[in-house]
Formats: sequence, structure tokens, C-alpha cells
Amino acid sequence: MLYPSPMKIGELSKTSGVAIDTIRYYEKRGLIPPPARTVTGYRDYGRRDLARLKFIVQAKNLGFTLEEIGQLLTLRSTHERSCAEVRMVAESKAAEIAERIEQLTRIRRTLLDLAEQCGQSSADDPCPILKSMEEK
Amino acid sequence: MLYPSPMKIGELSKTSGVAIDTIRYYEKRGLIPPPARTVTGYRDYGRRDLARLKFIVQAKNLGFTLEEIGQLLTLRSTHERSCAEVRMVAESKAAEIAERIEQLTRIRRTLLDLAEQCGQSSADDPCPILKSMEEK
DNA sequence: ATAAAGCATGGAGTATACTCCAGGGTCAAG
DNA sequence: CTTGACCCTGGAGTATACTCCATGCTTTAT
Repeated sequence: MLYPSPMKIGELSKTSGVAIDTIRYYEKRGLIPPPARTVTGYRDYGRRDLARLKFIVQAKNLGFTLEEIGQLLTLRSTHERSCAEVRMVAESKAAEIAERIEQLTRIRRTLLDLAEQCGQSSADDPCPILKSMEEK
Repeated sequence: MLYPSPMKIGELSKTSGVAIDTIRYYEKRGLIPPPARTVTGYRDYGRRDLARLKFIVQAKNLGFTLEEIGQLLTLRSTHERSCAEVRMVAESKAAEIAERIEQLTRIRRTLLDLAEQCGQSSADDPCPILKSMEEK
């Protein structure tokens, strides 16, 4: 069995791309659990923390607030939370995300159309991105 | 031909769901063009403005900053901008969005799996959302 | 014609998510 | 055993995106 050497906050910061202060901020906010400490009080992280941090970064880019990300992260077994409840939340979040995916797909489609038009016409007509919205 | 009655900011706010102050803020930021004014100085909007506003709201929910949204909105022919340039920007934005879609799809998949597990197991194992990230 | 509702401007205040000290221990290298 | 790099806490400061006045003109309803 492999006992990994302690990963201090600086290393976690480098491997995750998240600033040290931000990591500590996430800890305060409860997004990452308080890590173990070395004898002298240094934070000591493991692989799980790295994964969690990466997830947070991704979710943030996708437009979730830290609040929402916290909810996603605690979806698993919060002891007092019934299974049916977890299921409902998970499904409703999934539906929400499906909606976002659709919207992104529409915007992307429009951008590609625009790019194509640029290949031949002069693209001087009213913004195609908006045109696609007016119909809704 | 139909000359639509002037839509003042209050009405635009109601139909778009965007607060009056926020609309004015977007105008300051250059996200929506300064509208025509009535004789007495009231802002007078048209259908285009409504579409634009809706687009901004959606894009914001999808995690774009106002800065980025501004770029998307001005993608069309900014006279001094060459067609090839517009095309490149549009394509790179489209690729960016495709990446987001993939990430959202992964998260959604995980949530659905989680919901399913909840149907039968006790969901007391480490957060599946994270498990799916550790492998990357 | 007067009150209530709506709009205008400029500027101050707020929430979220960081970001940056100050002051002070810890640790590896020379 | 000191110098430089790293870490600690607590708290102040910043950027983005609103949100809320104060003051004053316009429009609508009674």
C-alpha cells in the first residue's frame, strides 16, 4: 500500500490551477472539507481534494454559483437525507442542465452558421445570433 | 404596415423579466444600444431590444460574463472587422461552447446515474459526481 | 388640477467571489 | 543559524454585476 506524501496547499494550488487564497476561501465556504493537518498545522491534501477542486472549477465555468456547486457536491448521502429526496434533487438538477445544454447548442449552431455565412456573404445583415432568438 | 406603439422601459422590463435598473446598466455597459427617445426623453424600445435582452439573460445563465456576451453580440459586421476575422472568432467561440456542452453532459450523466442508484442502493458511497472526475 | 405612477440622471450601496496584506511561525539549503 | 520560500490566521480591499436612493420632470386617472 502506498502512503502518499503530504500535499501542501501550494502543490494543490499548482496542480489544480486554483489560487491558494481561493482554496482557503472554498474551505471557509464549505465547498471542500477541512483537510488533515501536519503536526505543525499545515494543510495536508489528498487526491480527492484535487478532484473536488477540479469539479468546482468546471462547474463554475458552466455558470453554477458556489452555492449551487455546494448543493451538487453534497448530493450524496447526507445521512439525514432520504434516498428519494436525493433522487428528486438529482433528477431536477439533471433537467436543468439539459435545458442549458439545449440553449448552448442553439447558440453554437448560430455561431457556426454565422461562420459559414462569413465564408461567402459580407455578413452585414443584423446579428444572426439575435435573429435566432426573435422567433422564440 | 404596423407602427408599434412606443415600448417604455417599464414594459420592456416586464416582458423581458429584466429589472429596469439592470436594463439601464446594460445600456451603460454597451450591451444594448441606446434606444430612441420620446419627445420628453423617455426610452423607447422595439422588438429587437427585447430579443437582445433575452439573449443576454440566457447567455448569463450559461456562464458567460457580460464582457463575453458583448463580444458575441458584436460578432456581426463591425465595419472595420474583416469577414475572415469574424469567422475565426465565431468558430473559436463555437468550439468553446462545444467543450462546455460536453462538460455539462458529463455532469448530467452522473446526476442521472446517481438518481438511478438511489432507486435501489443507499447511496452512502463517496459522491459519484467526484468519482467520475478522478479518472480524468 | 392634483395625486399616484412612471421615467430620467447621477451616484452610492450590496452580494458574490475572490485577492491581497500584516504579522508571525516552519522548513530546506548553504 | 540565517536566508528565502512556504504556510498560518484574520481581516481589509477589489471586480463584476447589479440594486437602490435622491431629486425632479411626465403621464394618467379622478
